[in-house]
Amino acid sequence: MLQSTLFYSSKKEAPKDSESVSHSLLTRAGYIDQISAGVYAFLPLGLKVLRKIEGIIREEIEKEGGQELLLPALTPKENWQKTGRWDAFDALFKLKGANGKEYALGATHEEIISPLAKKVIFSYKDLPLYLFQIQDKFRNELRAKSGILRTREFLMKDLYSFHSSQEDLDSYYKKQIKSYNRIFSRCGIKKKTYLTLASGGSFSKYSHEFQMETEAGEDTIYVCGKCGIAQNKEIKADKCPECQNSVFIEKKAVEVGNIFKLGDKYSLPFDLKFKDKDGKDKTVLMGCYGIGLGRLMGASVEINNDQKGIIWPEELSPFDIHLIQLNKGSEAKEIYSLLKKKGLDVLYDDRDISAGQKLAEADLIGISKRIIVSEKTLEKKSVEVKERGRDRAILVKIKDLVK
RNA sequence: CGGGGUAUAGUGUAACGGCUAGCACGAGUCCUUUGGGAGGAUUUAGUCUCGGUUCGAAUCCGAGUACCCCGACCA
Repeated sequence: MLQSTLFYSSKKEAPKDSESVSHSLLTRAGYIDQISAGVYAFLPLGLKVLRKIEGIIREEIEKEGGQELLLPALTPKENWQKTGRWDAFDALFKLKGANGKEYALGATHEEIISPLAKKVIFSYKDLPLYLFQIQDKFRNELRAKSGILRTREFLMKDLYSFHSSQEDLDSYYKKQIKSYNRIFSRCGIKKKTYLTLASGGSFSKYSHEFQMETEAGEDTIYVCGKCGIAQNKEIKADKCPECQNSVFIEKKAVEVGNIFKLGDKYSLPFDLKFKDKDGKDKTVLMGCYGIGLGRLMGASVEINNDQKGIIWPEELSPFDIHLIQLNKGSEAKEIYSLLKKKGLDVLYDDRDISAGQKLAEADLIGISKRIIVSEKTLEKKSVEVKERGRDRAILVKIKDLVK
């Protein structure tokens, strides 16, 4: 990609109203643009990062047997009435279609996936089953805030699991905790993310949230000083439910993922049953597992940055390499072609502007690896290679670079 | 949804009720520059909307709209 044609414009100034670091940096570097309160456009750079996150999540979920599908955003009122959530779910966006038919924009998809699963699940042989999608969700939050950390429309991975027994649900649930840890590790936030006990487990006592420590977060968690498991303030148990320790560290955090054991909460209203080995009808048990992708992206920026800009973890970097030309010749262009032939995704700064501006923008954008071509490096038939997160740069011979 | 605040050019900002609404960045053209947001010349572009007060409104008043913050809410 030639940077001269990339759809973006970097800003020296942060948007007036930006409070969080991620909002400021992502806007300044041209990843996102606010359309209205809690509604954001993802520009080419931002979309590339979102796609990277999507790829990581898809890979980890499929590793544990998840099958991807795509459910509609437009969901009929009747389904929500069956669970009582047409009225109980305050944040539902409701709208009328032809002939006065009413819909909700999908805020979550238990009401859609459960009756769908009923069309396929008949026997214990059809279980377990793991279905997921990565799709836009709509929630009419009374108050959106902190850039892409809390929005009204957001890309979400929602996974639903279907089981024939409690043991099977428990075992898959544990596997998902590990999957989530791998996902957050690859997205560069594992070191600050805590497994957190939270309310809302309709079937089990607690649900689990994955809370990433940041001042930009809106949740308060108490991290157990002994076992490291956290609990959401909303629980406020005196003793750690895991290890009975009573010393906690209070932290502000943002919820980057959550998992629930739904049990029969949604299978009952939709009559989701299966025939067991002995031929008797039993209720399917469900779990659900969510991750907000945009929020995850914002969270990663929230902790992966410095004074100059974003420092993407390698797997989220919008491009593999930021190639920066500081000389007049055609060498950089040739190197660009060679890197592309090698299969690398390269952002090539071919613009005729000052070196300082190019370097400053490169730091702001935060691509994980930077290669500079200049008279200085060419004298040694080399280029300069530098990781965004490190101070040290090394000279690499051009012939070694492309072999 | 309760409370508070803000609205001036693409962005960030300045202007006592009174002169042609100023500055920086950006963008366009030309020249010079090119390893840390370059210099000169020149051009471009603005008072959220509607109404009111006033000789005169960016400024005061009212309504609307939008955005931000605090709280509540958040399967």
